[in-house]
Amino acid sequence: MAEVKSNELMEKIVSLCKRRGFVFQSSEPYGGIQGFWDYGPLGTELKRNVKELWWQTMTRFRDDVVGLDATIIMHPQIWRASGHVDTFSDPMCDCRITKKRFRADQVDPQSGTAYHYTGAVDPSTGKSVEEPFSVLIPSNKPPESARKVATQFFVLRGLKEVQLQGERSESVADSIRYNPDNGALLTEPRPFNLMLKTYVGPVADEENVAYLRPETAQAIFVQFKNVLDTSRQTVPFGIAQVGKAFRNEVTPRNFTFRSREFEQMELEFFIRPDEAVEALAGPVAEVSLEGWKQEPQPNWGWEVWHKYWVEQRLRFYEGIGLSRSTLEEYWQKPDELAHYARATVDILYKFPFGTQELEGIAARGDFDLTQHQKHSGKSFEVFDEEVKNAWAKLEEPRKLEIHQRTTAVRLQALLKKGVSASEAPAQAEAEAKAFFEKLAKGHYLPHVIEPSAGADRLILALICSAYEEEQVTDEKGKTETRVVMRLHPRVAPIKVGVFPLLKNRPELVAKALEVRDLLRAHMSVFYDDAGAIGRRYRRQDEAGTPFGVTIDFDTLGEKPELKDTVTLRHRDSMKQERLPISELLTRLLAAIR
RNA sequence: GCGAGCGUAGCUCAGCCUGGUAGAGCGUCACCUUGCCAAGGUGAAUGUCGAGGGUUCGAAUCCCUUCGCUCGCUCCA
Repeated sequence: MAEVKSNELMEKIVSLCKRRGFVFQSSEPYGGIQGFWDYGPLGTELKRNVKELWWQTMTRFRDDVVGLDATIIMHPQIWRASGHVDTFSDPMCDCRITKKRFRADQVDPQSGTAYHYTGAVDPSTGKSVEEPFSVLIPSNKPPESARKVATQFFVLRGLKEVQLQGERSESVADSIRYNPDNGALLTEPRPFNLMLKTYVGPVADEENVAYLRPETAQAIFVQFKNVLDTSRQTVPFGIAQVGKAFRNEVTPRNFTFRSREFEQMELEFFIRPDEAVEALAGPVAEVSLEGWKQEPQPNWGWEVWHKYWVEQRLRFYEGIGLSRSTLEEYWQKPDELAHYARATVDILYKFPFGTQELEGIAARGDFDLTQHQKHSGKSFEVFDEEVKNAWAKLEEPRKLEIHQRTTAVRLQALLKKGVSASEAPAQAEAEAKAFFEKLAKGHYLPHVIEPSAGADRLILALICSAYEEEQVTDEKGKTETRVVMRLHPRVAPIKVGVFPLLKNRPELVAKALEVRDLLRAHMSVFYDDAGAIGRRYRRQDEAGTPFGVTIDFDTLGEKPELKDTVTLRHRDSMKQERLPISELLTRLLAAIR
């Protein structure tokens, strides 16, 4: 029941998006193209506002974050270094009978007796199927059970009666080629690469393969040194980027939620490794003290920084109209973490089709810079004079203590990675030694906290959250449904509608146009003189316009004391107030900031 | 990629079973009207019935293929 309702709600939202010009299907006259969406006039304004607010919040209002705008196509080696070429393609295979899909490398290994068939014929019609098929059954089971499964298979191939051909059996151990549920032979594994490929240069051969970026983050890592060298920033600092990314999703679904072309808003915030923080400021701050809700402090290690960014991001969402009650924080469990992450928090929104991810805030350690250093052969280390000096001043026992703790952590990591217990201690010690030799000179690879948000997902969340059907009763006692988009004034595509009360009175129209021109320079304004005033208000309700300004006869001076005043109508409450035109701009600007 | 369902005007949908050549409501546009919350009047536009092919004298309707949407499987940095 709840599901039906949420589907209906989603359909209404999709329908409104099209009707009012928020979102269109891409390439519509050609039948559309799966996983691609266009923004119409209102959607475009909404998206611009959201990206602009993100940019302001993340960069302009801070001293410690700068911007980058990198290309979508980059050197293909980058995607080897980042791990996308390998981990972004999963071999898949299907059960030939039930069509169930498996990750080819994650099928439970099966042992038993395999029965192979070369095909089957239908004795009643003489029809034959030449396709070979195999079934694996436990060795203690009779061949009949294998034949039963094989019969199913050939029935699906169009035979009514099945006479199996060329049966032969062999024993098989630990095979991942058979469906654990029914023993049926799986299809050959097929690779699924989730990166979109293209060719650079006129010749489309393997030498010239390039990829459309599946995330904007890697460009930031790759340009990290250039930004550091030119921006007069020092660690800790961040690089922000907004831009398109592309993923060849298996199943684009849920309207714009999972698209193949989408826009990301990403920050890579580079911090000192905990050892450097400790040398500089003493023991790293504890997360539990809630200091991360304040301004950044020198004694913050990666965990506090991580919490800090989670909090910052939640505040951002609240600031544009997504209340905390519609959001969820999900701390990924250790076994769910991606290969690069130390900790990841997902910020989820309760969409009508389910609670889904809006943003992931990952603590990536120094994984990415290490990878690019390795693959490019160039150094990504920073020189940090403060750390060098601080380390030099540290007492020997403290140095030793920090060193030992780091060695222990590295040892655990190595063991977890599968390095043998005999080799791991020496390797951990060697790694720690190399690290501290560099640290003593002020050299290290920064660690990274990555808040990575999906712009299109956020737009969708804002639209879903804003959509409301309200029962309104007029003075005559008639009840009707008002559809209103309660978009936060900050993000609303149109900030104010300007209406002459009547359009057949030239004086009203002239005055209204004057008001429009006054406001236009400062915000997006929509002028409308068509139909009854109530209809114009309601039309703007569906567009999410927070304010309406109406010019009437009092504006013109019918009642002298009201001359040059207008009606300001509020979308959410439908309340009206009277105020002088001279105060209008100040009032509206305050409300939309 | 597989399975199921769906695709008719801008939107919501009827017509399809039982082929005869397309409709409703809302919306849109113009003019009039309208003295503050969508339903007044007059007039107008709009559909290759998702696309292609087949059967037929004739296809929105029956058959095949294809594309898109929804759900499930699967996947999801």
